[in-house]
Amino acid sequence: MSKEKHHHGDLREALITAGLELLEEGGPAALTLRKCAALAGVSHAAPAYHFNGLVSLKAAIIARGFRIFAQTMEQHRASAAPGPRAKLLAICQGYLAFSASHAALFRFMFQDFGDLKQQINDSVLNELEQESTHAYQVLREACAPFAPVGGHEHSTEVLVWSLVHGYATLFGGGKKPKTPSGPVPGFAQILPDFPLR
Amino acid sequence: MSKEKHHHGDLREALITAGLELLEEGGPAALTLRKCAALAGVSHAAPAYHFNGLVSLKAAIIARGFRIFAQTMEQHRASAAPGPRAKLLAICQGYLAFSASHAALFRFMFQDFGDLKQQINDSVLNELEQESTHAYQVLREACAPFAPVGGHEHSTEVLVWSLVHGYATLFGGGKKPKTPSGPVPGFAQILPDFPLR
DNA sequence: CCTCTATTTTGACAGTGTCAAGTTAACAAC
DNA sequence: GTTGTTAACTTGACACTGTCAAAATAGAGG
Repeated sequence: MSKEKHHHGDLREALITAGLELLEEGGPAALTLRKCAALAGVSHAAPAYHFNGLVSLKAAIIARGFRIFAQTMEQHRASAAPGPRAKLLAICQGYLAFSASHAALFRFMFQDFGDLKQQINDSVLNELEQESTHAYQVLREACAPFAPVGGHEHSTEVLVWSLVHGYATLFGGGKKPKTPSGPVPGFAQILPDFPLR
Repeated sequence: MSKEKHHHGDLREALITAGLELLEEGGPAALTLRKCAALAGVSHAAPAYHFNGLVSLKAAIIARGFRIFAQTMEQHRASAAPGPRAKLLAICQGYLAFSASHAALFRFMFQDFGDLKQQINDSVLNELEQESTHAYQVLREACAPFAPVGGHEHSTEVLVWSLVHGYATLFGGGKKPKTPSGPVPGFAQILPDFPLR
């Protein structure tokens, strides 16, 4: 009742959906205000009312990405075997599954995350912070049962997050930036054996 | 004698330098063919003769980036204490130093690496492959003294590379995408203790 | 029916990459 | 020295982009 009434119905949502579609099909270069508007069936300047600019739309798309991201990890965790190690591995598999199935979105999210946060002043920033924090919490609580590495408090999650993110960026999604002159081992083989707390 | 003669002298080199400058100052959005041309003192269409398009110039800039990248790691290795572990740590510190001192270039390199390789057909692709492979070899030979993790042949370098790349992307350069609700431990504290081969 | 406000359209502007055609400069041959 | 010849660059145009201001439209409330 708040926004879904006038001409289009729910333009803001349609623009985000259109943006996700364009991103996956044509890469970051295809993510265009005018193309999003055309795909949603409105004129080229219509997005300006709902988003204060292109960066704002991008931020909203990234926020949506973090939501799907967290959901993917949670789904993998739900169908994991019992035990903290199995759950942590499942979270990481969800991490990698998202980076593979939404390759363009994944790269887009972490590429422009830092730059975008300083350019938006909208309520979109709140949404972005909320969704990304939630995604981080999912990974964080999977690391909680394990003892910190090297005595530092957050070292386990920093290690796991760095490891899985680097692996996803470099080797995920079938793209091999630089071939290690051989096949890449699976992630489960390089995840260190942590001592249980 | 091969290229440095006509009007400008060495326009190709000047364009790459201009691109690196624009990238560090104004981010990826400021890296523009016309701005590069203006900074080099030529007209807006001059780059089209040396590079077959924008993607080609970008690829050349990335290739240059990998050169600086490898040099940075080698410098850190040169001033490291003896012993394989100290050398590996020094390589990683070089990795992180480059990602911090050339933040925009670092992100740009790994963001568009995969996309660009499929869009260029020039000899620029050879240069890109050569420089990036060399950078990888530097890291690879630092991992060589250590036994593989989990029995897979390349698992040590994949682990180290993923770990340091993820750490650099997420926590490097003073940007904290999602604060782990506390200070981030140094990289040396999360690097696993590998057994020597 | 009238009014009022939220939403969208139209039109314009500067900036972008890219192409085609014209122009200039350097070198080789005579 | 004059004349080609070709590489290196300029000029001009085109379609496309984001953004802004002003106009138009729709839907609700009176």
